[in-house]
This record gives sequence, structure tokens and C-alpha cells, in this order.
Amino acid sequence: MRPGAYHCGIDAAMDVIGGKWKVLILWALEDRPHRFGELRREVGATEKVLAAQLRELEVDGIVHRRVFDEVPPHVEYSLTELGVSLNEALAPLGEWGRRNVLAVKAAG
Amino acid sequence: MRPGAYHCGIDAAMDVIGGKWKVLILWALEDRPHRFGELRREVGATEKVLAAQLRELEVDGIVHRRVFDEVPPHVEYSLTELGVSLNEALAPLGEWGRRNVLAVKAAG
DNA sequence: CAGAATCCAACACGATACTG
DNA sequence: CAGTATCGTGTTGGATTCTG
Repeated sequence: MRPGAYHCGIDAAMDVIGGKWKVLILWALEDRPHRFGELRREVGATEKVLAAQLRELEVDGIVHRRVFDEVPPHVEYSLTELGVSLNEALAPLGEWGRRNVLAVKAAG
Repeated sequence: MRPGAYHCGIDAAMDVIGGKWKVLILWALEDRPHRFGELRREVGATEKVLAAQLRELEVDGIVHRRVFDEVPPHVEYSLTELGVSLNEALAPLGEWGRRNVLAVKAAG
């Protein structure tokens, strides 16, 4: 990631959401914060990969990581304002995919 | 690609535009058709990779491949209607990236 | 010119085990 | 619970060469 200069805004954005599970993470966090284990089950990635992608999203300012000082450990991930705006920018693409990919697959 | 079931429209769409150079290809084709060599220079991918990604986009109905029966060979790639609609759905994301990634990098 | 073929490297991702 | 450590793998992309 972060290879070099971008050619346009889209490939810059793709760099942020390019990981295999990132859009799923964003989708899960859209309505409410999630704990690590919740995300793991809902998204389906392994611990290692999920942790890595969450860290990248955190570095990019998309998700916020809140640590509760408790035993047992408790960490909560949520969208930042930038993350919310990203999700909004993603909405038309999601609609496009729903109509032109999901629907087509369903139709056979 | 085409691993299994999708969770939402966004990851379905991501599957279509997920290749490393695909959004750059879409971006290049937005205003006018391009020949293979043109795309190679503008996008920056190697022949093999460019050909592979173009074929995937073709299979997905995003780009149209028109072969002119000439010597020397002449092939022209252009966006289908679906491709145009995809590019439109991508526009907000491009705007987001321009504002929140490109601008930030430029600012340091 | 537009690509196919071949070989190779990188890295993202996966599986499992372990820890504070 | 929320990760890290380690190792293994497979897809993706890159470099080069060849061809109709």
C-alpha cells in the first residue's frame, strides 16, 4: 500500500478501501460500533488479517479504536466522521453493485 | 475472483473494480476509446496484466473490445453503457478521494 | 500492433498456536 | 477478549521473450 503518486481521486480512494475485508468492515460499522470478536464473526476474516486491516483503517483515519480499561479486555471499533463520509461516498457504488452484480447473479 | 456469495452491493462492486489497474482503465476510457498501446502507456501496466484486466472487464460487461480487421492489427477498447454507469457510480468516491486523500498528501 | 507464453517475485491472506 | 507470532500458501502482478 501507499505505492506512489495517484492518478486520480478514485485510485486514491481505492488505496484506502482496497483490502479484501475493508468494505465489509465499513459496512458492519455503519449502524453501530463493534467489538473485535463481533467483527471477526460478522466479517469472516481471521484475527491476524482483521487486526491488520483495522490498523490500516485506523491509520487512514477511517475507524476509531476505543480501549476500555477493563478485565477482560474490551475494545470497540467505530467509524470516524471521515469514515462516515467515506461510507456515504460508497453508497452509489453499493447501489450499482446491488443492481448490476447481485441481481444478475441471482437471475443466473 | 468470483469467490462466493457477496454480503452487500459494495463488495460485489469491489469484485468488479478490484484489480490493481481497473479504475485507471475506467478513468482513461471515460472520455474516449483507447487502443491497447495507448492504455498501456497511460495506465502503466505491463501487457500481460493489462490484457488480463481488460478481459475481466470485458467479461463483466464493463468494456467493449472492437477489433478492426486491418494490418497492422487494430483493437479499440471503450466503455459499455454498464461501464458508463459504473463510472458514474464511482464519481462520488473519486471526489471523496480527491478531497480526503490527495489533498491530505499534498498538504504533507 | 496486440497480445500469448513462460518464468519469477512479492505480498496479501490463511491456519494455527500462543499470550497479556 | 483481543490480539501477536510463526509459518505456509496462492493469487496477482512484473520482466522478458515470442508471434500472427
